[in-house]
Amino acid sequence: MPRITKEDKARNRQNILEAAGRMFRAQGVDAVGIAELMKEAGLTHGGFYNHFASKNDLVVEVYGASFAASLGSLARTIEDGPDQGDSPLKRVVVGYLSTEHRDDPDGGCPSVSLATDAARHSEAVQSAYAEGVEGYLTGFAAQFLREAEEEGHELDPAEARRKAVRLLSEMVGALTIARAVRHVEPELSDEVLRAGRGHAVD
Amino acid sequence: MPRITKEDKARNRQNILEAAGRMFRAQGVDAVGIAELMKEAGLTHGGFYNHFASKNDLVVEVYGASFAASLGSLARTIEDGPDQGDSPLKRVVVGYLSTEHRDDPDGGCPSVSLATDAARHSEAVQSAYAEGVEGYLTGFAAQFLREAEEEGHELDPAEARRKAVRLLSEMVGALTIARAVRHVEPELSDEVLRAGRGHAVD
DNA sequence: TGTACATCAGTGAACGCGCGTTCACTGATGTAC
DNA sequence: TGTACATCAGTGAACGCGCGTTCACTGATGTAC
Repeated sequence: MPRITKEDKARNRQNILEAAGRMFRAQGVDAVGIAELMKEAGLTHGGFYNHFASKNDLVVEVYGASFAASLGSLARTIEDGPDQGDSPLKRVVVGYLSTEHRDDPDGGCPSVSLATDAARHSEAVQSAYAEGVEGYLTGFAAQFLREAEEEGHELDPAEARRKAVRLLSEMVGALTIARAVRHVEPELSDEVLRAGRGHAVD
Repeated sequence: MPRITKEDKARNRQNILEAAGRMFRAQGVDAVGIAELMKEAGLTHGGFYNHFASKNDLVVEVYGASFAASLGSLARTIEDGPDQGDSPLKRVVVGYLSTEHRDDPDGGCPSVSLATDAARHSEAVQSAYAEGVEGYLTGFAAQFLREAEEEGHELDPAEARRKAVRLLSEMVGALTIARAVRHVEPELSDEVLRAGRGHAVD
């Protein structure tokens, strides 16, 4: 049957990336094998090296893509708040710390599911992670300034940045804990999410 | 040379547990092999099964022990604040979000290093994790109430509990992010810790 | 446009490797008399 | 207390297994004329 069209090759590559994104977030980088991954992408495992030089290369690319997607969805949530009474940031936090997001790790924020993996993998992986974090912080801080201005408050940019860091920390921590205890202590898990959502009011 | 004294056997078992605690936190559960672990404990790898039925059994026991140790050190930090001006909780946060703690994952809090592992491992492992989290929350909430009383504030127990949850979330999130970006963005890593320490003032 | 040939994505078996676990063996300890 | 024997912690080779990676092979696509 081979060889394949250029377009087909590009589509196959894309399929591998998307399968990897989902599986890495759900099960962790180390728990996902090349064979399993390629099967999910509809290919046989030998062909992997026609697309990536190594598993580590794939991981780096997946981190970048995951954060890009996540930041994009963040930007959308902030922008298109039609006529709800809630502030955009409030909506971001409530969505992030929802039970739906907790229960769907393969669709979720890479900060949480990939953090421990990042700390233990190559520097290229960590750079992709750091870039994503920086993107979140920039977005949050800008939004804090915007909302302060709308309400007529004074807000020091350095203070907005600090608030952004603390908001992201609390979101990441709450989701991390909520996911870790979900199956054995569902009430504790819900409680952690609920308390975190309170930050939106702060 | 075998067989060995009962006391020697107990000491060997203890050595395995301690080596596992250090190595799991530093490298992650999956990255540590039985052979490597037993070597660290000064034994050959075949003997592992004289002490534990499986690697999973060891993991469960290590989680319990790690949290017990961590909670003990928390209690000590809260109690023996001799004559510093800082409140006990403030000292806990500052110590937790110090660069020393960030840079020494094998001596540190299991909430962070073991969270992702817990979410992906057996229910017994998750239970040990949940129990540890509950211990932290109880300790924090009690201390919030104590400090409020000392200062003559009114503090609803439910509100103290919420504050405890949010404090733990922020601590865990900040340390997670700080560790993930430490090697590639040291300044960002420091910034995250610094902002988190601000919580102590709140 | 049509033909001839090189390219290269996909296949699936095979590689070496390290994993968790099992096993036959050893010999000092613990126990029964 | 002394002797005889069963126990069992430690040893290190071996097990099957799945991993990341390599490889010879296939044959339709892409390219050169």
